[in-house]
Amino acid sequence: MEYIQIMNTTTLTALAEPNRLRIVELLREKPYSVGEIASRLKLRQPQVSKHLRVLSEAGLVEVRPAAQQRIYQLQAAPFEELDNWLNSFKALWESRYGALDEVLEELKKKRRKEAP
Amino acid sequence: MEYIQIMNTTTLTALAEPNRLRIVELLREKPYSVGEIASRLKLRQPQVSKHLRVLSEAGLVEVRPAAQQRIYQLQAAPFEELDNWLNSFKALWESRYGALDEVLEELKKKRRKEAP
DNA sequence: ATAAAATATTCCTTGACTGGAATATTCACA
DNA sequence: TGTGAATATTCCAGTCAAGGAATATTTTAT
Repeated sequence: MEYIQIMNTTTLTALAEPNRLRIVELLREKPYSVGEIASRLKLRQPQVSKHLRVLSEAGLVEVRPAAQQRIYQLQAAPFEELDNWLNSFKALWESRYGALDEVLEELKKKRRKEAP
Repeated sequence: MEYIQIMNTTTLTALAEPNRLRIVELLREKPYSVGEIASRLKLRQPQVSKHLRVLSEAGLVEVRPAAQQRIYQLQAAPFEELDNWLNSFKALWESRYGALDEVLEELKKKRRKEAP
């Protein structure tokens, strides 16, 4: 029985938007409030809130209130998942991954067999 | 001088589409032709070709002709990049990542100072 | 040369997402 | 209670990307 690592697209979709990616990369440094994110990335506050909502629903960040501010912080889980998923591709660059050659060999054999 | 790992969105965008992700996960096993991908994933051939074009332009796959077939194969580079990028998040789950507490401390100090 | 197989491309329509602008909400504090 | 600061939400318009269907292209083999 083989185990196949499967990834869900919500994490990837959340990260695929340029400004959202910038937010994530900023938060990697440390948690920030909405206003700080907006000013540092030169984005308008409403857009930042909207992006943070997407990130939040994807589980990539979490909020904590501090007075009337909201401090957003990265969450480990989705990144861990993504990392695990990537591990199932490690063979691509860590070993030789010569499967293509095998396929080509197979094709040659098949054609020799069908039309000798 | 600090080094900040920055990710580009093209790889993520390419992977964020569900059917494209399925194709990538299939190709992880071994290279396949367009028709094989289509039948295994129960997708129509034109859509598979279109998705493969996106993956190709993102550098995630590469083609090789074999008769009138086209064999698609994963390419390591983008996955390696993504993996490197993820490494800059490892602190999230490998150490304690207590930065939030520091921020909250700072806030308290600031407010004490402003309105004692 | 012609036909068939495999793949790529084009056109069209539709749904989703993003930014902008305005407005609503929440919270602390005078 | 009312005001200001910080954040969230809503509505709108424009854009982009995906699937469907039809067609074009390429390669092989007769």
